[in-house]
Amino acid sequence: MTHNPSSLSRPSERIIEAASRLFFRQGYCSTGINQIISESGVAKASFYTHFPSKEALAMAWLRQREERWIEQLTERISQHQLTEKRVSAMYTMWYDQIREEGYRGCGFINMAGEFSDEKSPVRALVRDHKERVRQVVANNVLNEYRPMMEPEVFDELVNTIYSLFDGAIIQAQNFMQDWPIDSAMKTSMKTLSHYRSGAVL
Amino acid sequence: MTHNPSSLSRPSERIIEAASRLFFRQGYCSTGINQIISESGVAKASFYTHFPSKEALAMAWLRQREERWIEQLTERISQHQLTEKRVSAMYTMWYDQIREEGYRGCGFINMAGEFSDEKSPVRALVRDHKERVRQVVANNVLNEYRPMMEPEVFDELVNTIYSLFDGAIIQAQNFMQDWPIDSAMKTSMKTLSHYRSGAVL
DNA sequence: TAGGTTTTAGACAGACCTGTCTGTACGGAG
DNA sequence: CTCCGTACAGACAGGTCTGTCTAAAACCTA
Repeated sequence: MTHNPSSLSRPSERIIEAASRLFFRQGYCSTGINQIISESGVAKASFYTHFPSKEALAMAWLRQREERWIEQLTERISQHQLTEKRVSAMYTMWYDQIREEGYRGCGFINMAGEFSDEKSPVRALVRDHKERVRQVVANNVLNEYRPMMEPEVFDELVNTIYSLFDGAIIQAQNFMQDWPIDSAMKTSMKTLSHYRSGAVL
Repeated sequence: MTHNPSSLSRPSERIIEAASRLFFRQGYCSTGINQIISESGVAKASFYTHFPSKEALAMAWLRQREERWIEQLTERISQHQLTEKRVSAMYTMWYDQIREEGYRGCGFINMAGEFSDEKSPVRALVRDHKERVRQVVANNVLNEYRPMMEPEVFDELVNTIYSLFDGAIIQAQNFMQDWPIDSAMKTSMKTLSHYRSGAVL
């Protein structure tokens, strides 16, 4: 072993690790293959034996991020029984992500923004991810509310809570401040109690 | 006059017109100078006499878009007296933009996503634009509510309505559907009546 | 130790990028 | 008509990009 800057043994892991950092921080277009192989300490030929193209690497990274992200979200949610606490746990995830990765917003949305063709597999993956988050809101967060209201009203509530949650991170990214997340959480709580009290529509 | 595909006389106008279309549809990185000059029917030398760089063109476009956008928003709002109608008018603007330009989301946010350096003038312009939208919400849309509540409560309401409005377009872009806008508008209305009834916090 | 697989470094091709430069054509003002 | 500012076409430079290729070195297993 001649050179191992990131202390990860397998090249493919080092590549994804570097791609994760660079794609997230700099964006897809602004990050070159040469920078990725340089920072992961991998030869260019090795890169192309593991990944057929730059876009394939992006897909691999997004798939890994999706898996870990959903896993972490559901894990955080499952630690609480009260619906309000579960909603709160979702927002804590945004806070923690900001503390960890800075105000870089949602890696999926940022990525989708660089692929203007809506038929691109990257766009499809991002859509699937967001749909899955919405499903988590419906099935893992608000499930307790489901029998309390008509299905269409429940769907409306799910869409609202999901939109508030997901819109918050983009605002925080733009302003580089926390207040959009605070604001979204407060509105989520109010919306929740509003629906619970039966004063819907 | 040898060639005038866009029927606009002055070259700088044709350039900005082409840039507007291409930057908005394809993104900044994916749009080359050569495509812009080709589609605007302008010589490369002419381009560089009017704009010192590609980024300067992007700035010029964003400034124009900002001006027209705020102008249109305030104009639409001013046509109504009731606060609820004014909020509704904001969302009508999103609907109309989607009908006109497709599900391409917010041109400012998309642009900001391609400039990872938060000190970039493009990022500053986008932040200023969003702050200005928030000011419009405070001064032109919700102004009637201001004397009804404490200043910090009013600010909270402004942030909520603004975040709902601005988050909706990103969701609509991702899903290529209208429902996030419907959802945000409904939540805005409920939030409004909630605050109005005095049942805040 | 032997053999086959993986990784290494880096040159290279071909395309594309921004921005500069040369030279020509046109059109209005004096 | 002459002059001058503006726009034209397009070659060109210098750099960057992705992806391919060569050939040697390292590694693992038998």
